[in-house]
Amino acid sequence: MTQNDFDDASELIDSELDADAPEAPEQARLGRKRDHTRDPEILEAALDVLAEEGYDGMTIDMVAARAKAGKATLYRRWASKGELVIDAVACMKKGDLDHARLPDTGTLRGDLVAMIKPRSMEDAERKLQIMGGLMSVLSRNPELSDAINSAIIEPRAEVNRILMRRARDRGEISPDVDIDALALVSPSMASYRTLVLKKPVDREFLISLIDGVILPAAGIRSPVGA
Amino acid sequence: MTQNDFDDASELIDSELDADAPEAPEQARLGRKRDHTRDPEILEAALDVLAEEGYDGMTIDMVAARAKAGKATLYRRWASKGELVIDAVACMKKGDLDHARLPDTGTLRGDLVAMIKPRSMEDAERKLQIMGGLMSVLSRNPELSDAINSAIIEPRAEVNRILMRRARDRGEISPDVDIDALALVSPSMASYRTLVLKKPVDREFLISLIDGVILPAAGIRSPVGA
DNA sequence: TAGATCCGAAACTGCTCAGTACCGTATATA
DNA sequence: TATATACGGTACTGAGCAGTTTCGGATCTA
Repeated sequence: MTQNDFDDASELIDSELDADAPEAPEQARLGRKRDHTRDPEILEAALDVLAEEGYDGMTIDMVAARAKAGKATLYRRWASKGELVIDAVACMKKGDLDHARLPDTGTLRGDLVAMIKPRSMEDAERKLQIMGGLMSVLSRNPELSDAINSAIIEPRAEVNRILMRRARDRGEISPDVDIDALALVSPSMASYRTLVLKKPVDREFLISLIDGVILPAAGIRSPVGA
Repeated sequence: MTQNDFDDASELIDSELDADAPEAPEQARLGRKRDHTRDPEILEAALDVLAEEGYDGMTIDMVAARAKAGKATLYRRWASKGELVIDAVACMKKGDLDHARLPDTGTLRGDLVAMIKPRSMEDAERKLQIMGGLMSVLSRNPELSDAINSAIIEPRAEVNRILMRRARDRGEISPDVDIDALALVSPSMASYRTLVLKKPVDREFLISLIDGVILPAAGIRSPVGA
């Protein structure tokens, strides 16, 4: 970023003198229709580039090329690079883990270990790379900051909070345990390991984190036995 | 960053056909001498800008202006923006905590708490901001990555390792404790809190981290009593 | 069929910024 | 004193990139 690609957030309310991007509510529009099935493809392309190059390294041409789309197509749908990125980040929120069908093994350790799945780990790694690429912009863009927060940060912590609340409710851990703080241990350490130490967040690391830090901090002693 | 400001690392060996920046070993050079007392001032200015703007937001003009120096003066001393930044990061290493005079209160908790000083906390916050500003570049620049590692990351972890080894040697914590992993808990969580959550790493947070996570994970139960 | 809008592709515009060149001045050696 | 270099300041150069425009072709409504 050189100046501020997020400036033009002042949306024209509805007058829409634009030839392009009219979005009149339900009026039958003239001419060829915009192919909205391409939106997610473009956003995914943006996320790929973002993860690889970071915000400042990402160019609209890269995104267009990867999505096999024209640059004009992108600008017909998003007013600026900044808005494209915000949308791309926000669209990660969908397809998140369902809170309804989280593991429920009866023990906190069982639940935490059950969360370790190859699929969700790849997913998490990519999200962290994206966050890393947006880090320097984050400080000066509250809207993007919010998007990152609700798409990446909060969901991660919330899952841990749910599992720990359950453990508290069934008496497995003490009511004195600071669940909000403890739920941030694994997101923090996984982020640090990925972005700073540049080491893999693999099953071994996560297990030793659970048994060596989280469970002891929750007041559960033995690593394996119930 | 647009392309790669770090390319020109191929230093001319010693022939130095340059008019500027000759640095002939000990030969009495002609003309006005370079004022090397300005080096640290310029590097400090670079770190300030880096912390505020990040790598891509930082311009050479900003650094020169803040250091009240000419742009040519900077380019006489560093071949590129990339090399300036690497030097600036590396110069943070100096003035680090002395391993010789770390707190030694007799308990791990006492030592960890004694590390919480307003001065070192401001210092740490600035270093984290700098790291955040360099995050997206870090992935594609091993040299800078190494500089960050030895100037910011390692020193932080090393202090914790020393204090924990002492605690182990005096029998306060079990030899089974994974000190290398545990020493990364506070750096990880402080980084996450500062850069991602954007909350202050204050005394209260650090105390609850020590009593709620680190000491329990080290197998020490009571928060206060020995 | 006619007109409007979409599409991908590519040329074009305008700005920012890394890096260079040059100025007048200050300070060093010989 | 003459020469060489450093200094702060400023103008310049060239590249990269956000955003716009244009084009030929496809697809929609009327």
